[in-house]
Amino acid sequence: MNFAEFKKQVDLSKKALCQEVFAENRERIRIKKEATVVKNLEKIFSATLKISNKKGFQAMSMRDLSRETGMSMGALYAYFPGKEELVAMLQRQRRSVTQRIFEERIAAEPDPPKRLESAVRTHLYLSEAMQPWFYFSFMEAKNLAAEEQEKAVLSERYTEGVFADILQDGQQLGAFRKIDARLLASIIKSMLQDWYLKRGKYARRNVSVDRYAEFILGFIRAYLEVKNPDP
Amino acid sequence: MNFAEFKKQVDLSKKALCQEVFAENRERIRIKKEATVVKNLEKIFSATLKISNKKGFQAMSMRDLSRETGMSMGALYAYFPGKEELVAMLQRQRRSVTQRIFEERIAAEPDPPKRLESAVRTHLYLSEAMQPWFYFSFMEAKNLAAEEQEKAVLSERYTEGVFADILQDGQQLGAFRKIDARLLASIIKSMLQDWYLKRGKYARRNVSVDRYAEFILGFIRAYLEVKNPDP
DNA sequence: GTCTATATACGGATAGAC
DNA sequence: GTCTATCCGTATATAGAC
Repeated sequence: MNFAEFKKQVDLSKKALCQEVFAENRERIRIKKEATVVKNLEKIFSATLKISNKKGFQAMSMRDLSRETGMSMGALYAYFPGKEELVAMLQRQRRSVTQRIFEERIAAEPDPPKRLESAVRTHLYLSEAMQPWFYFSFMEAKNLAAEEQEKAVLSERYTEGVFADILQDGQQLGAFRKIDARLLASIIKSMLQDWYLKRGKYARRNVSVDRYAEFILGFIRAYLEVKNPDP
Repeated sequence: MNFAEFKKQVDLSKKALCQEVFAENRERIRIKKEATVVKNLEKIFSATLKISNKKGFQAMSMRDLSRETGMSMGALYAYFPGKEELVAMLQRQRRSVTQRIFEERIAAEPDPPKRLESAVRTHLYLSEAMQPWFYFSFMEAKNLAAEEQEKAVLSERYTEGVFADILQDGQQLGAFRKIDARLLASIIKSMLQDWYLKRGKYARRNVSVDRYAEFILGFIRAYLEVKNPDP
């Protein structure tokens, strides 16, 4: 599996999930033609991410959004009841795509070292394919409504727990040496986050997502290596 | 060196910080009595960080700040010309303190492995002593005026450069094995950032800054270890 | 479905009394 | 030095034409 193949899979999921969003919000969205809604929602979501990531969601005015999408303010309000609900729709949709793909791919690997690699790569590839959203989620979480904040915390905790479990399993099987699984899981997470938080920097240095993956996997493995194996 | 010793050696008292700000901004601040300015600036800065870190600087209204400080809007505007300048004063002051301390302490260590440890610990201890400001700086940088953004980028690049230099020196002296110094420096930075970005999480788990320092130093050293030394 | 025009509220900033 | 009252721009959101 390389990143190019991975990306195709995600794009398919995005469109499918956009249709789900439409189905879920049929009452709140005034427009009734599915094709129109899906097309315009994608435009609205990506414009929201673009503007918010530049100057902050709170600072993004509906006029900014109107300019960026090429739609009037009146038209925009036909797709969502307000700014809060717009972001709620966006968050729900993206979160469910990422979570589903992440779960699917790590469940496929029973061996801890391989599961670790799969989890690291999948997380990096997901954040590469949807970098603006990952960045947005991290930077804006604390500024959103309480309900959204809770979901963000839960999602963070879940991901970290997945890594901690893999590390613990590997320890028990003797594949990894004895370490503080929880602390290492946190550190791994911070390295994964760095990829999407500092995306521009890595691009300028010509560091690809695959090279980054190799590097941090090497870093983690050096630490997990079973020292002084019985001769 | 541990955090307790660090705090004794370095005077990071808010009072001292505010005296410097007063000296630097004598013309812009309408109030002339130093004791009053220092007392109120302290209140204003800490309220700014508190509110901004909760809901974002942009979302913090002057009325919020008025409520939190117990001062009227009119009084607030006697201490700074506007919201932009308030944050500029705060940033300039904190940035110069942290940079100065960071430089002083790593310059004192000539040996790369020791300089590495000193740089890691100093950065962690600084961010522990001024966590609200470090958090604020990271989260708000992109939402501030262009000039402030540039300074934030330069400061980031500088810190990362310091780590890269230490790693390269250590390689040339044979103290570290051959690695990609720049990429490792980035990764180290991301682990340092995790400390102040996820401060609450670590506090809940009873992970102290000293334990965190030990952990990431062990992590980094495992990777840098010279493998298969000549027998 | 999409537009323009507008109601209404809230934000930053200032004037001038005390 | 600090307060209250207020100006004025801009924000969200809606009404109603096309």
